[in-house]
Amino acid sequence: MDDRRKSQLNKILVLFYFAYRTFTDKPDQILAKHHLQRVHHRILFFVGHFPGLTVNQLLAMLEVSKQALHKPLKQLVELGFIHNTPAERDRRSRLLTLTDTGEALEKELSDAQRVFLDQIFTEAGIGTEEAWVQIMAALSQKRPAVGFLKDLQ
Amino acid sequence: MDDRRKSQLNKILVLFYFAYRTFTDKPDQILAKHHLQRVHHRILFFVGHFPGLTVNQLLAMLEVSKQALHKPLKQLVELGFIHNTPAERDRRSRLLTLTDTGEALEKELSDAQRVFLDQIFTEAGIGTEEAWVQIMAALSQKRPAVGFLKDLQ
DNA sequence: TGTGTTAAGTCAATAACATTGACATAAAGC
DNA sequence: GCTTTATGTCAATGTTATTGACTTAACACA
Repeated sequence: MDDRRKSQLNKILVLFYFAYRTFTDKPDQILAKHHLQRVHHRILFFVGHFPGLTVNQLLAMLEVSKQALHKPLKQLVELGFIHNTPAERDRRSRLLTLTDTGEALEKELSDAQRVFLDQIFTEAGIGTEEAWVQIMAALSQKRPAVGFLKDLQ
Repeated sequence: MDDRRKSQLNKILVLFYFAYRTFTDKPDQILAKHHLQRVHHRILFFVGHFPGLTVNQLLAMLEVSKQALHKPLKQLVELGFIHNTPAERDRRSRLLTLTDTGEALEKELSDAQRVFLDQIFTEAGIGTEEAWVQIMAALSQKRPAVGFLKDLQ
C-alpha cells in the first residue's frame, strides 16, 4: 500500500468515525429526554424491525451478555414499550414485540435517522446509495449475527 | 416517505450499525491485548493523523470532557506512546505527538482497518469508493469539530 | 417418568467509566 | 497587575459493564 493510498484510507477512517457520530447524535438527544440510553434504542429498533425476536436472538444480534441486556430490557418492559409473551411452539422462549407506545418511540428515534439519511442520499447522485449499501453490506457480512437476519426478515 | 422507501432506509440503518461494529472489531481485539480501550485508539489515531494537536483540539474532536480524556491520555503518556510538549508560540498549550512506539501501536491498530477497508473497496466496482466517501463526508460535515480539520490537515 | 438441556430471569460483587464540581498552576493578553 | 486561557488534577457520585452463580419453567428424549 503506497503512501497516497494510505492517506486516502486514513481520511476514510476519519469519515467513518464522524459519520457514525452524526448518525447516533439525534436519537441520543431524543433518548436523553426520555432518560434512556443508546442501548434502549438498539433494543427498540431491533425488536421493531424483527418483531417476534426472542431474547436469545436479541442477545446474539446486539452481541452483549444476558446480564448486560437484562436491565435496559426490563426497563423497557416496565415502561410499557415492549411486550414479552411466551412463544407458542416453545413456551420457554419469549417473543419480543413493541407496544403501541413502543412503536411510537421507536418511530420518533429512527425517523430522525431515516429522514436524515434519505435527505443525504437524495442530494447525492444516482447510484450513490447503491454503492454505499454495497460497501456497508460487505462490512456487515462479517458479523456472525447477520447470518440469521434473513430467517427473521 | 412511502413504506417501500421506509423499509429500504430501515435496512440501511441496520447496515450502518453492523458495519460500524465490524469496523471497530479488530482494533478492539488488539487493544484488549494491550489492556487498552477504544478511547485510547481514538486518541492515538487523531494524534497520529493530526500531529501537533493541542489537548483542547483533541477534546473538541472527540467531543468529551477534559476529565474524561484525562485518564486515558495520561496513561498513554506514561506508557510512552504520546509526547506532550509545550507549544513555542503559546507555552500554555501542549502539542501532542506520537512517540516511535506510539506510531507502531497506532499503525498496528489502524492497519487492521485500512487493509480491511481497502480490500472491500477493491472488490467493489469502480466509483463505489467515491460514492461511499461522498455520503460519509456529507454526514461528517454535520459535526462541529470537523470544521477545523482543514486547518490541521 | 426421570434426566439432562435450554431459555429466561435474577442477584451480588467487582471493576470500569462518566459526570460534576472544584481547585491549582502557568502563561498570555492587555 | 488583573483577567483570561490551557492544562492538569482530585474527589464524590452515579452509572454501566463483567463475571459468576443460581433458580424456574419448559422441552427433548431415552
